[in-house]
Amino acid sequence: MENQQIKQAGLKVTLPRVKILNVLETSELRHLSAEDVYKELLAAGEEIGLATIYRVLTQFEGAGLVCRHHFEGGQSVFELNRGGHHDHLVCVKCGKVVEFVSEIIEERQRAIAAEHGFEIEDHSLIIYGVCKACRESA
Amino acid sequence: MENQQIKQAGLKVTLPRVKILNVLETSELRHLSAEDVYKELLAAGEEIGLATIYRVLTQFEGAGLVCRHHFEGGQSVFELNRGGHHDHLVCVKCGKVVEFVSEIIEERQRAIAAEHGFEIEDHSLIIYGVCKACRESA
DNA sequence: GGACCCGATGCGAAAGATTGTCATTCTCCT
DNA sequence: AGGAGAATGACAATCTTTCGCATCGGGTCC
Repeated sequence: MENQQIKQAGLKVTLPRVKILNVLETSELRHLSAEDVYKELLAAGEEIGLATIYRVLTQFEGAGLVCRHHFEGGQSVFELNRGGHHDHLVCVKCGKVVEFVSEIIEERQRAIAAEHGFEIEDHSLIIYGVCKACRESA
Repeated sequence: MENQQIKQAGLKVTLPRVKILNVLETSELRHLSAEDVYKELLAAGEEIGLATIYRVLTQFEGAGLVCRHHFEGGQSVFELNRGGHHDHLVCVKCGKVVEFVSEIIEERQRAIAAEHGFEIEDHSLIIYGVCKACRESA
């Protein structure tokens, strides 16, 4: 139940928060912008303010419930944090997103950060390309 | 001479373009936002419009003269393309940027893209952390 | 169960980054 | 030097995200 996750995150269980978390859990897309969430809720007949979406998503991010990514295109997208960290492969034609994990890359990143005296807080690896379907339909 | 690079990029050699390229080549910072370029030019007593900076940087990007990066913080930063591709380590405290290259990571990325049927166009790897100096001064 | 407190929400305004419009200016070719 | 057409600059417009503030709602204490 969403309520538990919100409570465990140290946040009050309010209607907007539950609705937003619900959208993140049930939407077709795994990566949604604030606007996307807003539109899904309006389409479902829910009353909500866009500013609230931004506030709540930012809180969820702080609480570790969601991850924020900066894909190209100027706006942030949010993704439910299902535990495992992963990176992204984004199709520049159709927007399709594929998630992947490479322990070799993770390991190299740690080594590189250490070499330069950095303590890693986070990292972002996005590969932009054209997916098979888009290449074939071209 | 800047003029040659601009001409070879297929762009007309105009005063604003030369000035902007000059800033990119001589600035202390290797990674500048449009605003940074604007401020450096104003400080140097040059007349230029911010819109022109955006237009020119976008053209330079298209021509391969500069690379655009989306670091955290909402605004794009531009970097002179000195040939070699590289990735970035960014200090979240002081903003320091360290560049690095890892053939192992590059290779793994190509393999992963291929596995998923993607043809790579570009990629972005940014590691966020705290640099040694910032950790020690904390 | 009801009153209360404080944080949460919604609205509109505001901020910051970027792009578009359009008259004027500048480059490059002849 | 002259002219066609692209480039520029000033300003308005757009887009995303945040802020301010009056109101509302959730959780707690009685």
